Amino acid sequence: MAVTGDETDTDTGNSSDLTACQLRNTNSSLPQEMAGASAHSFMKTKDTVQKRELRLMKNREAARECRRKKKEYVKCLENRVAVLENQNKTLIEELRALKDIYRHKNE
DNA sequence: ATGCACCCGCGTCACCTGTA
DNA sequence: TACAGGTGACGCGGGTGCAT
Repeated sequence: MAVTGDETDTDTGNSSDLTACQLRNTNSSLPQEMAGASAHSFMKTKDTVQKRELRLMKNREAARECRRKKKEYVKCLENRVAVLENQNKTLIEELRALKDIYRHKNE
């Protein structure tokens, strides 16, 4: 919530344009940056951009892993459904056979 | 060949939850 | 309480099958 707000304030909306592209630009225009703004604020910006990129990279991988796990989970469920359907079929046949036996006994 | 609907995987954002 | 990781939701681009 507030936590993510802190991240997302810098991540989304206004600063969503601060991507690798901008990092590249700042790198190429280092001398002007130094002259214009303080070295401290420049480093801060650079650090912010790097942090964002790191977070995006981690989240990218997390999403990939999450999807992989989800697919695996769904496959597991489908297998289980198949097994249970087979069991059900077997039990229905067994029940039918037992009913037959019972009927013949009483005839 | 082309337009279209559908599916799939991806990247990103926003949010939630567990942990130090 | 700040932070990291997991995940649902969304939009996008590419692939595929199908009708025209």
